[in-house]
Amino acid sequence: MVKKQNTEDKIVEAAKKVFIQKGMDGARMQQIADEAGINKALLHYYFRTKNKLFEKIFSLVFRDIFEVLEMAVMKELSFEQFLEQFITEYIALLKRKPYIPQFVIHEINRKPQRIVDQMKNTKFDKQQLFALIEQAAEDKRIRPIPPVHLITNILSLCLFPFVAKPIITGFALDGDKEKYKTYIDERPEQVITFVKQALFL
Amino acid sequence: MVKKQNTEDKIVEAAKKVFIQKGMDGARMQQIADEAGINKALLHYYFRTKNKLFEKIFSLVFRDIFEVLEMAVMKELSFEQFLEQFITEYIALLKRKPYIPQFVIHEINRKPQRIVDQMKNTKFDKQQLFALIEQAAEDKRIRPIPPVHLITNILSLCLFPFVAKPIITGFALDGDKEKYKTYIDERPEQVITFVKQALFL
DNA sequence: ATCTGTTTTAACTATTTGGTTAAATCAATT
DNA sequence: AATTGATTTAACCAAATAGTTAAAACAGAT
Repeated sequence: MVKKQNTEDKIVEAAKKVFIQKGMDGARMQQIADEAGINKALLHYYFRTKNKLFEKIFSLVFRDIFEVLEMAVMKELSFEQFLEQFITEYIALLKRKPYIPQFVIHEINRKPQRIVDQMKNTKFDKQQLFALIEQAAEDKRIRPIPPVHLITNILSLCLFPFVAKPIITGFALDGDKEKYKTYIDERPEQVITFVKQALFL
Repeated sequence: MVKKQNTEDKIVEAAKKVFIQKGMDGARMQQIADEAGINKALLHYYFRTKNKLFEKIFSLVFRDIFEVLEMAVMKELSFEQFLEQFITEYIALLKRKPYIPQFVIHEINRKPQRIVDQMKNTKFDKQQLFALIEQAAEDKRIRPIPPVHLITNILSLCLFPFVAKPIITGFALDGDKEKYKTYIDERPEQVITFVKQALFL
């Protein structure tokens, strides 16, 4: 046996890259093979069909998304702790895997039901989080706010900078990639401050 | 001559729908023809190539995006007025044309440079907006905040609910479409309050 | 040395799809 | 009635692409 694990990994990495950039429809098996440094025949030898390969990538990417989400909520933190920790860790995750949002949005369009189903299968407990927010409001630690709005607020503030990277860089930051890096580094603090100010009495 | 204008419009509407849902690669000329209630031959009779048709849709959608953006900034409003008016009108625009964000994000991935270039060609003056924010901070009317962060914050809060519609509906709102409608109706007020609280001293 | 699973090569098939064409039909205008 | 442009029908072409196949080469394990 030759170093096998390596080839499959190379394929997965290549497929991730191509699928994310081009989407399922735009992706070409040949390009994935090229990107992985192998040929089409071998690609099909590992993953029989384009669809099977895509499913693999999809589930991998999806696992990534909930990695932090689950962690943060399972820890039984106070709302205040949750806020800081979630924002910090979620943006950190997105820095490591900035392709996630684009990929998910792409799929939301293609097969909305699929992505919703996947979400329901996760350990993440939305009720718990809702309760945490409502409790904090009852205790007058934060001003009252519908949980759905607060959660979508936080998520949007974390996600948007990665989805809109080219626009932010090209348009607001004069195409300066260094400035974008700085901007992203500032984000956790900026978002935490923004949300805290918006919430705490 | 038969009612001509009508057919071209039908094609544009159909193409918009299909291109947005499937992206340039996923879209099929046959599906666009079906959706428009005509046949492929006639479709090519109006728009010679898929690419030409896509370009048409792209420029139409793009015009929509900056419609409100330009309007809001050109009016020489105070920062406070700008905030309320922009958020209200931008969310209203997105309610009318909820497909815009998905489409743009799709294109950001496919051809980032193109979308940035288009943005530069618009009348929208980023410096003016930056100055407005910095002035408000200098006057101590709001707490200091880097303009890029504030702008991306506002945009994300407005855009995200439309991009993530299926997830919000399916996951957070028990798949209840009425709840989503309510949620969206509440949005302008919620976002305005959120941002104001976050900013004003 | 032989065996086994990996990888390459290269040609091939089947299907999808964008785009074309030509002839016929239709509907309004003249 | 004749003209003109819009629309349909239906067949077709060419290119791209997913997927297959068979044979050979290769590399490590036994």
